[in-house]
Amino acid sequence: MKEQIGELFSLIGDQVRSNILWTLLDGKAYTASELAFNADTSPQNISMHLNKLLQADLVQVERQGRHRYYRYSKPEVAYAVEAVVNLVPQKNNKAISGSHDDPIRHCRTCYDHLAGKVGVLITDSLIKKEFIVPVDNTFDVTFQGERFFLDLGIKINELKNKKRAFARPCLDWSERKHHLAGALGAALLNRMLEQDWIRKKQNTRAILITSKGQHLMYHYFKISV
Amino acid sequence: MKEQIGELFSLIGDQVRSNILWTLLDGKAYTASELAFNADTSPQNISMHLNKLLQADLVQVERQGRHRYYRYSKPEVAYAVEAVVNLVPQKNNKAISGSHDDPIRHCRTCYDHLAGKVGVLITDSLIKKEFIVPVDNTFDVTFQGERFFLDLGIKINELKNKKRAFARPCLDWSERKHHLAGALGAALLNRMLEQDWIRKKQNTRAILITSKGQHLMYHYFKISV
DNA sequence: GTTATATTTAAATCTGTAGTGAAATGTAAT
DNA sequence: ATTACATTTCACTACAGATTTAAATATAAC
Repeated sequence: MKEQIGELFSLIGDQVRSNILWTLLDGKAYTASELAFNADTSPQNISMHLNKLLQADLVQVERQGRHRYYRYSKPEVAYAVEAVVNLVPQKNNKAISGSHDDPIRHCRTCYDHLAGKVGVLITDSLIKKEFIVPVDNTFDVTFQGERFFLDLGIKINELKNKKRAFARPCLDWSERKHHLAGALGAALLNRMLEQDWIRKKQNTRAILITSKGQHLMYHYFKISV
Repeated sequence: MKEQIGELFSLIGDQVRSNILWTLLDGKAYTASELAFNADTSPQNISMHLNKLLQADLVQVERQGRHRYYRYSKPEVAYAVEAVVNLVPQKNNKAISGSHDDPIRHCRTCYDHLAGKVGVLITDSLIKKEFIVPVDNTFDVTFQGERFFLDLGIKINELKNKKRAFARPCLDWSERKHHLAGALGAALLNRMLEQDWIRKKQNTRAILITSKGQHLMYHYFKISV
């Protein structure tokens, strides 16, 4: 008994593995690469860690082609992770406790694209202006959309040549609505970073919006953030 | 944030520290030596680990003379520990889930003496027969008691010469009643082990009662276990 | 005052396991 | 078929951090 508890605790007590568990807390299934990206480590390493979590039945996999989607194996894991996260020293707790205007819920990265309230607002705006239209489980870019994105410095043709999904909706756990993912979502995030609309904060998925970014977001998307 | 979570997870993710946390789950305060005994490691090592837990505010100390009593600093720690313990693989779960007849609640060691239902029954029996009588926060052994223990092979005089507390009550977390601790409690446990009344199970505080032990416990204490 | 017990501190050592590099496997796109 | 991407497997290395050795401090017992 004592021994098994020790094993379990050391299992979750690793920087990378705790990062995986913390990332999965949003309930979504992530691929190994995404988890590697988030934890800022190599795919081999993530693979090793995921294996350990699999063997302990803390996570489960679902194979889809060459992707493997990982998620919690059971809700108890989420409860445990939350209970432990709840122990982090006082003053930083608000980022977790769930107030609706904390940075991580307002604007963050989701793998390689924008998420959170801002991510959802931008996506809504693009749909409303008919720059993108939902088709099946993807987005198509309209003719006006193509011009709009070109104006932002994003060439749609080039993106479509990439192997990865061009534009797809991604469910936002804090907003419970979809935001723009795929190559287009990634390109948009990159462009915003390049042009200093937004800046990445150290050690968090939260994103800071510059005043330049605020102005331009209003100009392009008619949103106030 | 991510960084702090990683730190916290690795803090609890150590064999010895998880053992400490698991031991403290009964809500009692333990001394450093007791925790070292439980975790089967050296006092220096326990001291180091306790320091780390202290700094992270997972436990708190209370000094009493040359003893230092450690306990959880807040109930949230217990919740987290329980939530994690709840994740240990299936078939062994019943030892934790709390059914009232599981081995760990029935008969176990508490540091160096007997606890659990059996520990409490034996103590009750000794009091009822007036072999021991509660005085302040200790037990006195009566004249008949002295003869009784001698019959069992325990020499009261020798025990009284030891530096440690001779006989004291210890609150049982599973039974919510006191059981016999101190030098006398330890001597009783030892004697029972020597004479094969009981056997220690590997990797658990649970204790197995032999059929010889069952007969003798009825003979000496009039209890059926 | 001396000895035993409880605990901590500091420095030295050892070790489990995370991480890396190289290569294999298995899908998907063209 | 060939190239690209996603992921795993294996063997090797490195190092953080656990443990040990040794000594200090502090309280209690005699």
